[in-house]
Amino acid sequence: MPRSDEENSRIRELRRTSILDISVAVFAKKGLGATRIADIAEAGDMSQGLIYRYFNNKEEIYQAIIERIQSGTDQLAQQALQQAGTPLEKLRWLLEVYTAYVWQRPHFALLVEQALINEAMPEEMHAIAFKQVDMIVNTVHQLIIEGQKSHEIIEHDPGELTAMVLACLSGLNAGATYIPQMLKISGQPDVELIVRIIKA
Amino acid sequence: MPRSDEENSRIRELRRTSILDISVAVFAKKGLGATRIADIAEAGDMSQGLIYRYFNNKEEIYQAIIERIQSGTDQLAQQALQQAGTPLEKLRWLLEVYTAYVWQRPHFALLVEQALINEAMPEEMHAIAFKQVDMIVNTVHQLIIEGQKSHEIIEHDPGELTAMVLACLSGLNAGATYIPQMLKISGQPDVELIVRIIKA
Amino acid sequence: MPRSDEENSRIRELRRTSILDISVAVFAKKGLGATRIADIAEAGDMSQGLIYRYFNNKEEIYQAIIERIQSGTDQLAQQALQQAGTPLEKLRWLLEVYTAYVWQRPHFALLVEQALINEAMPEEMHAIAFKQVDMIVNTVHQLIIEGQKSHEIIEHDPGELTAMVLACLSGLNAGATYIPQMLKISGQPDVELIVRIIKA
Amino acid sequence: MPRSDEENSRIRELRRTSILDISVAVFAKKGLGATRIADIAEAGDMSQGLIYRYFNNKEEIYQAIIERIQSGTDQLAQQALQQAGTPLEKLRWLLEVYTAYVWQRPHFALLVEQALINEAMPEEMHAIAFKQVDMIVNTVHQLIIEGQKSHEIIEHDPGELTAMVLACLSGLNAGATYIPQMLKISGQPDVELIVRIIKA
DNA sequence: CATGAATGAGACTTCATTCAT
DNA sequence: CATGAATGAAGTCTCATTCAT
Repeated sequence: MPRSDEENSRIRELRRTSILDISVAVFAKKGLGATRIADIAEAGDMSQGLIYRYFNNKEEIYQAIIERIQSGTDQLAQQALQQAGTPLEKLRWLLEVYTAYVWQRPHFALLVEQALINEAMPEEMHAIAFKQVDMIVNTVHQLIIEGQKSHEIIEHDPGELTAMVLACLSGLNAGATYIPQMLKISGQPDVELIVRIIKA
Repeated sequence: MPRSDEENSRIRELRRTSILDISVAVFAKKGLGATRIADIAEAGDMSQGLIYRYFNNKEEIYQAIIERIQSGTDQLAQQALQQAGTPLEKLRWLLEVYTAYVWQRPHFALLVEQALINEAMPEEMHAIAFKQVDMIVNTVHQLIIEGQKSHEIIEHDPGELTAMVLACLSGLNAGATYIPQMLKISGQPDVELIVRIIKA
Repeated sequence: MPRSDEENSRIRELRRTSILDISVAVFAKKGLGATRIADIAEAGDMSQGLIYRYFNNKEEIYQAIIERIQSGTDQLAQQALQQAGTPLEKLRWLLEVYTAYVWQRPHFALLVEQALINEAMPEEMHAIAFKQVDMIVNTVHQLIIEGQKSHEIIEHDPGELTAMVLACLSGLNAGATYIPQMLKISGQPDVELIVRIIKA
Repeated sequence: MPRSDEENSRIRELRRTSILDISVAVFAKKGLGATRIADIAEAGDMSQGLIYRYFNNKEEIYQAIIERIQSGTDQLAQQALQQAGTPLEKLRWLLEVYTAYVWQRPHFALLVEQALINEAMPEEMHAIAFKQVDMIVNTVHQLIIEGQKSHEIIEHDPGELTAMVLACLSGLNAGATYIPQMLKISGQPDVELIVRIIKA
């Protein structure tokens, strides 16, 4: 007697998710190019062939991951704008939540960064990643401009302030992932330090 | 008529340097794994075979680049400590020079970061890159501690301050390289903004 | 309530036949090597696993088809010899019936031809197909010799005449299957034209 | 000192030709689908990788072969029309030359037939092969119509006569290649037998 | 009886590296 | 010193076949 259809689609869904979860870790360690399908299969203790029943190739796996991350980023940016409080308070909220998010899943942001950076990535992946980063950049940029109007944030080229704040975030992320022991820190960094860059 | 020995070794030196210069750009775009020897040969308009007369394999090229960068970093760190002035002034000098350096050769720091990050890198490369970053980290860390003693720098876990300052630098670098147009900035960022993080 | 045994074996027989029927079309299009079990399953709207409950592997399906065709060929050859009339009349009858048969099931002869031709075929299949073709060749050959004795058929190397007649049949078959529109014909070809080759 | 450019391109040309020559035999035996690159490499006593320096994939090799054959076919058809003599004499010339050609290189026509038949072939290949066969079909068709006007050729649907003549050729070819011993013939078949089909 | 998820062997393809010239 | 044809070891991907349900 065959498995029921629901049973089958549940199994497929679980397997698909599991492949993505496993791949996040592997891609983060090696990057898209240096990751072999064999690595993912081994990490997930499954056959290589199985992976191809769910994804047509490596790139497709990577893309599925990026897309899954994206929805989270979109929400985050939107919620920040909808927070109660002054622009600076909204920005602080964004930094806080984003830092916490990244600190717990350091791999995610790195995969997006790779998608952005790596020239070997298919164009479509670039586009998805770009859109994602752009959303955060624009949100921060907008909040900084508003904060300057309300004199919470220093007078300075808002583009440069945005770049600096985001550089901190991204740099922290990279550092936290790869060289925590080198960075002489323990625990999630204090967002208030970043705020010092821009606070009036 | 055979070339003279000096002539030959001069040619060899030029060629070697040229291979390294070309490789920096190629590695920065694709990373070690995704870069093919053919890519380098093509970028330098030379045969693949020629490259093997100067380096035994791909990794050796990468390593030569990292080592070449290293000497610059070492000097920089040393010079910072030898600057006249207060600890904060020394730190400011370091940030200034380092930012300028990176701004003009954005690829260099990225290659070091890759060497640090990428698990596919041979262990030796990790070590070299680690040593390099460690030197900067330690220098900044030391200056921050000294600055706290002289009350130029805020009371705060010095490890965390170090992490934050370096995160800015590394994040700026990545951003500057890959997404300058996205970052709404033009020209080298203002180091004074980073100093705001730590200034008492 | 379990199905009765007869019911079961009836279902099995139907299914087996259906798999063979479907496979004929698929094999004819792609050949043994390029046909995937998945293709057959899809064409028959059944699962891949099911096919393996009836046949142990791809080759076995192919072989079952060839064997099924064989019995028809055997009968045809025998009946031709037993027809009333002169040798040429017997031959004409054979050509007529064979052409009609092929015209209606163009795939059959092609599968036999493939079995004969394709080096990737297992030896056993070669043997079966060879035996089949050989029977037709010998029958035609024999009738031609007899026809020459009765002066209905021209004096000429009987082997060559046989080859020519059969070449017509096989060529017509291939053409009819694949390029009918190219061949500018409509309807079953006129056997009398083939007879012209040999008629005294 | 590097090889001279001419030397290199001579080597490349030789190698390319050699790969094509070898592939003809292998493809003819197994067909496109069942032929592995490894088969060709082995038959030519070269590495698999080398083949990919000359052709991007199996299909490209096949196509190169078909195209090489095409030029020969084109010429043949044209020359037939330009022969001196009556339409039937032209046709006889065509059959003669074509039979001789095929008899000496039996694989060629088979590869074209495969390209026409096999559904797994890329569309482009179909087109090339179709064009080739179409040229011969049209030439024969035209000569038959002219021959009917001059009463050298029997009154009968010219399409059907064309089909029959070409069926003979193609059938002979297939037979000659695969089952010569079965066909009880020795030496090239007598074209005059085919002519009997159509001669008034 | 029937299904489709899963496996594993083997084919295709790429590329670092060698070597004759 | 320099070239590019050639190799061979991986890696990517496909598909016949198995097996739990």
